[in-house]
Amino acid sequence: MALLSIKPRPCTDPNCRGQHAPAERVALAMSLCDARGAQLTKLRRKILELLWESGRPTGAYELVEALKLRDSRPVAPPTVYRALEFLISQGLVSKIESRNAYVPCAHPERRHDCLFFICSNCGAAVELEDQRLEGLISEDAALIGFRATRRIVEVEGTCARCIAAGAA
Amino acid sequence: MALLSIKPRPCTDPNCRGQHAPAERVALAMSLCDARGAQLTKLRRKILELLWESGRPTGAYELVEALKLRDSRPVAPPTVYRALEFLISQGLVSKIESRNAYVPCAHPERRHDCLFFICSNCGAAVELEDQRLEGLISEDAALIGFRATRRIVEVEGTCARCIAAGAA
DNA sequence: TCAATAAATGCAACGTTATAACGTTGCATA
DNA sequence: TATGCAACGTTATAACGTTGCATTTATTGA
Repeated sequence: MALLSIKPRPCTDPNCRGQHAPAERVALAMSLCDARGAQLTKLRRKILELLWESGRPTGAYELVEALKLRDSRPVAPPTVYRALEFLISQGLVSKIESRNAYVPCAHPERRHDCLFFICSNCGAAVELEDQRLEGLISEDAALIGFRATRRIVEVEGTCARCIAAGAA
Repeated sequence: MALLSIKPRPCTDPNCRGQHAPAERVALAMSLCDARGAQLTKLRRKILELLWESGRPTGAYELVEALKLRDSRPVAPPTVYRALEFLISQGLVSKIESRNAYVPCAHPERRHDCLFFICSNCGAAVELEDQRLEGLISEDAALIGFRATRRIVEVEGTCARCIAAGAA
């Protein structure tokens, strides 16, 4: 496939934000899935692309709409949800639970928990990675004998950009 | 009111779990609201009681059902959502975002973030408090110039009880 | 005490998010 | 050709949440 000709260049900065083009992200995803024997089909890839292009947490029904526009052929909700489920299972996408929305993951090549900062003003979400946080949560889990499978950390507030622009 | 005769005894253990009776919890809530000039009305109190009695994260529509049983008079969803909004604003209840469900807060007298451990097997949720976690998140927020207003930390997994009982 | 005001609740309709249940396509392979 | 299987399509519906307006209940203030 043509897109595979773009060399995926894994980024070593755990908190690099926004400096990779959508095409590069998708190429990395394809290469990862290829290596894993997972099928990043046309539909799944298109949804991943839409998420990268959107630039902010995007709802499943927004994706349904976007797909209707991009192609003429309409795609029903279950199809989108199934694709999202696949993308999440591959670590390519995360769900922002407090928004019922989905974002592409910056570093699918590394298994890690995401720490999201979501701006109430502009809706943008920034993804960080913090091992210390994961460690602390594990510690607390151990305290009560809890075996954790997923850690959700979402911070609501106002982003630097909106603060600078004078938003409350 | 009769319930106010129960002396609210603020608990100093930040992570005391389950050792206070619902009636005591509700009495504390009433005393707090009273001090704040907030109105813990009959409906709001009943919903708080139901949450304490439930013992696990409870959906808004479950509350609608429970109220229908308790009284004969049906209560519609908007009423329940408004009551929940009030209870949350008073720090008496938290929403578990990953479950679309609501839990009563153990320590409404202290302003703090909740750290929830939610068992995928039995549905129970345990609330902890960890200042270190809050500090770490603030630190990360500062790193990107983000002003946080709400911190959501939810951990999914298997609770000690279910592990002991042989659940996956 | 009683109108004026504010706060809370009732209610109908609607919007949004997610999944169940079932059917179809297309490819691999035996 | 049959069989298996993963992905996708289609319809309906469950589950969660909100808007807007009417009505009731508390609170305030002459």
